[in-house]
Amino acid sequence: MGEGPLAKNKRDIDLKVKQDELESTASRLFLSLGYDGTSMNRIARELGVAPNTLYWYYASKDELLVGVLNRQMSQTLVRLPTIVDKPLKEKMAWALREFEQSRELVATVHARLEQSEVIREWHDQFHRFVEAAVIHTLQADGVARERAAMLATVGTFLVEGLLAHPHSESQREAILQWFTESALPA
Amino acid sequence: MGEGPLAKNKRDIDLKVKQDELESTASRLFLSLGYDGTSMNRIARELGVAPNTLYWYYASKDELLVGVLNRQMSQTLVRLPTIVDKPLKEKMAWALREFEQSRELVATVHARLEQSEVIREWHDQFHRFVEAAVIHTLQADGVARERAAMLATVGTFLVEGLLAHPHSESQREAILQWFTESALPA
DNA sequence: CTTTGCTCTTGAATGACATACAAGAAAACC
DNA sequence: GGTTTTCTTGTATGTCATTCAAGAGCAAAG
Repeated sequence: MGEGPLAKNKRDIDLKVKQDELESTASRLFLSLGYDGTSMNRIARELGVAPNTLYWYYASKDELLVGVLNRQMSQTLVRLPTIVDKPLKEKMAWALREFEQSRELVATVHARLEQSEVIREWHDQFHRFVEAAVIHTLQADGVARERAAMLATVGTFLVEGLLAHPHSESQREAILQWFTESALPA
Repeated sequence: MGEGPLAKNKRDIDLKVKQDELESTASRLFLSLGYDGTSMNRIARELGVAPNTLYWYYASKDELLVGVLNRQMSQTLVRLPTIVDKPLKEKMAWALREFEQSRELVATVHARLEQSEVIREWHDQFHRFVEAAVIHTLQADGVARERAAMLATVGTFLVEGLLAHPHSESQREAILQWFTESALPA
């Protein structure tokens, strides 16, 4: 009973390793050249494989993007514990710093929502996750659930807005300051 | 001195008429099929012309999009006077209703910011215009300039967030209510 | 009336792109 | 060692935005 499953596991591991390699390269290119600016051809060339090889691992470029997004998010999750007990304002500033490198991908995800089922699923799941986390935080600060849900949405929109639009450090500071003190009056 | 300029005017008028026809068709298709979902070929077919004819009027698909955006905006500007003296909350609700049809184009604009110079210029100009208008409104309500600028940015981000993400009527109501009463304490 | 020049349209091509298909190489399994 | 399964590739397809050079229509100039 050992061999069959064991061998299968080994294969699965190799698969994950290879996928990780692909996603690492794709991630680097997506972040530097943008999603549209990065062709499957280019990714394959960078990896030293034929372009259609990628399609054995991912059904489409969008699915590859989802892989890259999950990769980014899991890296962010590793750093999450460092700020769990900081105040709301610092949490938001941290989130902004985290996603700033992926700024372009955030816009890409929103633009592809209507055209790609997989992207839409990932996006919805991501938002559910983030909102749940923020709501939890706010409730811990004594905010009622209904209100916490609304404020979580607002906070998310503000972070997305700041990511999408260039702004000065003082602008960011002013917005976060105003939001957090309006949301959590002392 | 009459003939030369007169003839030239006539031509210019024809040009505008033709552009308006193009933009009307392009607008309809962009709104129903999305920017990426609408090929230049498709637009041309709908108009009964050869695809490359469009390139006599616009240097690129992005410039055609800019034409469509300006068209939409000028239609919105016509309706602007109907709400100038309404309270902030109603103004925001009106803006949401105005841009709701163009929801998909808003996402497209943001996604193409990095790739298209013309789109970026249009986007920046649009934001400058909107923010100036909102700041003016807030100042009229007695908000200090610095603070009005910050609130205008926040308001813009909220509208964009609501446009980009599906939500219920009560969610929208709650967010606008909270924002306006936090921004303008009675 | 004819020639010249301008505005507009088109046929045909180009190169990039995401992706499909079927055949082959390599490795795992029996 | 032969068979099946996993992975890779060569080759092709269809779509797309865009280009280019050649033309048609028409106004102005001679």
